[in-house]
Amino acid sequence: MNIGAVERDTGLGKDTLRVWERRYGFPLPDRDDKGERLYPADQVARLRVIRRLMDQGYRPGRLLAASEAELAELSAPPVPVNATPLVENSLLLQTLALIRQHDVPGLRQTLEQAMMRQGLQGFVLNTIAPLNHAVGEAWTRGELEIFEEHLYSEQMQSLLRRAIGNLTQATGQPRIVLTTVPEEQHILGLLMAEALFALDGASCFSLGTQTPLLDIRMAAQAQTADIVAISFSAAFPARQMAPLISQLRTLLPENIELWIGGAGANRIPAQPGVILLCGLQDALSALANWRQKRAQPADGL
Amino acid sequence: MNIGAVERDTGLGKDTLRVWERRYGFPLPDRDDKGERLYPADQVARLRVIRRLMDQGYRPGRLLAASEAELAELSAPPVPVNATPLVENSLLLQTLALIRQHDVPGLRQTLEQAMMRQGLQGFVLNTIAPLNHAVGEAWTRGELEIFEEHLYSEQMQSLLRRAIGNLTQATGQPRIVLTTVPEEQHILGLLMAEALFALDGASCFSLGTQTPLLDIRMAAQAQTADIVAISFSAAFPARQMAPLISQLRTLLPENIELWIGGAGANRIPAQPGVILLCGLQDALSALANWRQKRAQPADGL
DNA sequence: CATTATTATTGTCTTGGACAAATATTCGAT
DNA sequence: ATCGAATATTTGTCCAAGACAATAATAATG
Repeated sequence: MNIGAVERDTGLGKDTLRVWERRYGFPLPDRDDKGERLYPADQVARLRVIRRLMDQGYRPGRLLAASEAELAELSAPPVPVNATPLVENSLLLQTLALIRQHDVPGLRQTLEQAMMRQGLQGFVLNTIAPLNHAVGEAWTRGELEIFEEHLYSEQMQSLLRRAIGNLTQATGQPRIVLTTVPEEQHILGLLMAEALFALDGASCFSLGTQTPLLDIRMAAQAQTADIVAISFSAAFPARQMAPLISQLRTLLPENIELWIGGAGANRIPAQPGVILLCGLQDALSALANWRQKRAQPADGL
Repeated sequence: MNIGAVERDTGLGKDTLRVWERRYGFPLPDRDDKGERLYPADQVARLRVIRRLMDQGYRPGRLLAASEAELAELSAPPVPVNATPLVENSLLLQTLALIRQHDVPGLRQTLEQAMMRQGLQGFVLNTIAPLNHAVGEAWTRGELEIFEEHLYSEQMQSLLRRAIGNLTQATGQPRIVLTTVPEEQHILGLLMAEALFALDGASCFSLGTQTPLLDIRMAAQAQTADIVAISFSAAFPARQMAPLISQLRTLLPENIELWIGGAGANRIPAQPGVILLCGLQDALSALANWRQKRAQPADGL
């Protein structure tokens, strides 16, 4: 596996891989006859573990110096016995079990029934959010593979899109353009927000994921949007978020609000002219807020 | 705009941008006080034009030496008057017009009606494929912005996912795992294939886009798949495809077939053990073929 | 104990060179 | 003149070692 393939597989940049080798002595790939790096499978596997733990908050220096055993220990920390808050939620456990068994039809049916029972809004607020969190957690603990996360994500995406499609297409206020920035490919947060906003009568225009910043501006202007809503997943690199957001804020006209949501939103420092939605409840109240402000324009700001 | 942002926005690698600067003198970015490259907006815009034309088949040496006027000429080649094959297809023109007007509800309704009229299979084979091609063409000519392509793609994706979801979940043979490789984010080709396969009674397990190769293998084994189907869009860098495919072929067990489809599939040299689907008709006949082969195992191979 | 200053960590950018795969072109033979 | 093989050019990716600034962790201070 050459360095480009490892970058694709682990999400770690080429520069990062080379500088780790220089500084920490790991990974230490073989070389082919032209002197280029060839990473053995076990080193790639270890890099994926390290990547997971970094997303959990561990620092590289610690992880790269750690022994095989230490990594395994960090991956599966001994769960404190007193904390068993999840047992009560049988749907959650059931879903995780279905994912692990790769039972796609069962997964689909279970989720569908849950949505029917709770209604779309309740499903989004009370089921999908904790479910996403649980799946992410399981992944960071190494209990789920990436492809299992993909299976889950695909089913949930299908379900949400079908539900959104079945809604009467709203034509009300406000008009919201939804998307993610380049390199952010997670769409579930976006779809959840779209479902909530659409249920509440707002006009939603989703661009899907990874729209260049210049195109976000063009789209907002073309749709005469009141709001641009951007979603960041928990996995998005924290150091890139702040500059990206302020650049986007500069690009957008002042009268268009910029809402930032998703699991990554709580790691962002507050910025003027940017509304952070830390949680889906915030999204609903922000929408109510916006309407109130429009109803009573004397309120100021 | 620094070099990382340009890489995101244009899809051109950092190394490529630097080597172009050295060899061709373009792009020639400003430098900040630490000596790092800062690309002005007009150079980024020109790079996006160049990227478009490269996807059309022009070579970098030509494009980077070209003047502003030449680029404009290549972008909008004088259409030969005799060739007007598209006029007959009013749905196509109507759809393009709706995209340009950013009329999302109209777009959605038009596509939905077309699908109802033709049925899912006819819609996929006779409408979506030429529509995708037309949208891609319009984009390469600079007539559509990226965000307009996103709008179209989102609507089509919703429509297809709803249609697939409404099918009775098939449990027949063969069992097919569908996905794309990392860095390939276009999903429409995958959904079209899934629709056709599912209509024909195959069991489909879609992983969505960008699954690491190791996870593709794990998924195929977990689902006891007969076939792994990978989609490449026209925009995928040609030089990466062949090594990626042969690496995947090595990873997969021999009894699992590897099918490669999508608009980019016709630029791939034939490889043993890999079945290239150049067009959606090929997909259907490959499926028929597979079944025939299983029915008459004496056929050999 | 809270807050500020210092030190360590870490990702990304820099240069200029090298090489091989892909593509174009030339040459020779039928 | 046309096809195929041999040669030349183009082009993306990789390498090395160094530098810097932003972040996080630690020490020093009120």
